[in-house]
Amino acid sequence: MGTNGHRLAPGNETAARYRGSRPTRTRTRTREDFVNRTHTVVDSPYGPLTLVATGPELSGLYMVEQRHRPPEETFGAPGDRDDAPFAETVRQLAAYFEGELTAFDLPLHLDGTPFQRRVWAELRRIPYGETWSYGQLADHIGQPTASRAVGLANGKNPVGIIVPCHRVVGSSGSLTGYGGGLDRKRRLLEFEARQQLPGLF
DNA sequence: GCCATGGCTAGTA
DNA sequence: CTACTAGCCATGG
Repeated sequence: MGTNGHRLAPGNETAARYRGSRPTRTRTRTREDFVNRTHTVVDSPYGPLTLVATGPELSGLYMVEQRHRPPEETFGAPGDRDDAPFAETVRQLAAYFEGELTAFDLPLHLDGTPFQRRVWAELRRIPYGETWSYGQLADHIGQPTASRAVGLANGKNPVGIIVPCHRVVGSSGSLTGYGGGLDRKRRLLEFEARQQLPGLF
């Protein structure tokens, strides 16, 4: 059983106690989350990927040497590859790397501040093979001047590749940054762009 | 609250 | 193209 799929309500009375102060987190990480956490590691064209689950939902995907990668001891016990969400995640990742899947459909469990969660939700709306600038993403979440903060939230994305933070670039098209390194970002974008092109060659 | 820190951006030189 | 400036903003210490 565990924590059924229900999300904690965002309601938070103390949020606006101070003018413009940080809106306290909506989803405190509970002890239950931690206990429910399991992980497994799969190979990929981008190196080993550590998949982390919280209950039956995917809560993390980290590459090796990724910035902001949480310490191993937070990944929980080794999980069964045949259990949810690993089986389906592995299946969809494989299809993605084959160029056959352009949109992931998986139950995600994203722990973060309200702002981060909005950014991550919006990331999932960037079409496969396209890129937005940090400013454009900021526009989409109704905070047109928060491009810089969007970049920060991007870097904290706990589920790489599946939540496509690699599709965000500088306003002039430059790659600017990526938690997994600019090389991986470049490869991901080139790969997606290539799949978009009709049978070139 | 204060301050530093970034996957930003537009402007100037 | 680079270099520097001035705003911008969520976070964490």
